[in-house]
Amino acid sequence: MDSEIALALRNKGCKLTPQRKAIIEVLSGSEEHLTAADIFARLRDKQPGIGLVTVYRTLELLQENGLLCEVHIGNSCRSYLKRRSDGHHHHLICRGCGRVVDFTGCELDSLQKRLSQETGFKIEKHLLEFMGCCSSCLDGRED
Amino acid sequence: MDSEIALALRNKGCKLTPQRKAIIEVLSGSEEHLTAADIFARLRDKQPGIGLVTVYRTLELLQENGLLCEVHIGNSCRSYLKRRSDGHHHHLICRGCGRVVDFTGCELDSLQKRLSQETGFKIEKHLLEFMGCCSSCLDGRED
DNA sequence: TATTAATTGAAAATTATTTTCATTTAACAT
DNA sequence: ATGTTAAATGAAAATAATTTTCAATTAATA
Ligand SMILES: [Zn+2]
Ligand SMILES: [Zn+2]
Ligand SMILES: [Zn+2]
Ligand SMILES: [Zn+2]
Repeated sequence: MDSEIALALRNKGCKLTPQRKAIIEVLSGSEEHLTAADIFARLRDKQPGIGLVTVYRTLELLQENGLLCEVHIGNSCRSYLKRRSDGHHHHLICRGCGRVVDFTGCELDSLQKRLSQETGFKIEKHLLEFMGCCSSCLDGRED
Repeated sequence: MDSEIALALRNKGCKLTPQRKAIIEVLSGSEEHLTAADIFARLRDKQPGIGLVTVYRTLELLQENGLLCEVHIGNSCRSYLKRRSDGHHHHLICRGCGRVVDFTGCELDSLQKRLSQETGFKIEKHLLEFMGCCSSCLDGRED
């Protein structure tokens, strides 16, 4: 019952409230990625009366302490760019100025094949992005 | 002035309104990824009176026609998962049921080095995800 | 120039997230 | 066990992002 996460939190000096325990249980018992609202919904019986705010706050806390993974799916990340390359390509993004450089040659086919064999998934696409700081931003000129 | 995007839209039978032209110009003139709000802000002079709604609608239209690239940054994609692997790893995600499988061995170091040399970027991290359909979902049982 | 379906913008509605603040409580020290 | 206290909670309001509705406008075509 006292999961690794709960233990880690205790070590950080955080209180182990029943709300947090319930949220941790939901996360620990799921193979699926969950939004704050998803978790809230799954707490209806186990912890009725819990506030959605608490779910948000707990997720933030766990995230800060490296206890969660974040997945990026669908279209909730809404930043766009004119498509400049015709074929298959990916992006290298500057966290300073937002500049985006296209690149090709991700060569993920063999990895994709391996994963497909190992997991039985039918893999349809992949998302790959490199993030860093461009030379202008490194030089201190904010552009 | 009649960019490839404008041309593509015309071919699809869409009207080329001044609002759309202006949005296309902003996108074409930027190396940076832009949110709807970013674009709206940059239209203040070129196309005052334009509605933010129109920006949203135009982005959707362009996106549907494969004329845009989407970038995923920061924490705007809010789905979480208990961290189950200690070291560097990535995720394989089922679009049917949301199940997530961890995997290691992305082997992106050499690509990262190449990109760094070619662009002068200091690359700090990468985001890699494979998306597809797990075997249960393929079998039709929704889990 | 007239016609018409597509497009627009204002406003309201919806959804996601954060802030504020008074109340409660887990952890610790008696 | 009981008291103390800083941390945590929940309700409600605030903010932010996105979508829907609908009447008015307009680009494209005839
Ligand atoms: Zn930069
Ligand atoms: Zn690729
Ligand atoms: Zn599945
Ligand atoms: Zn990696």
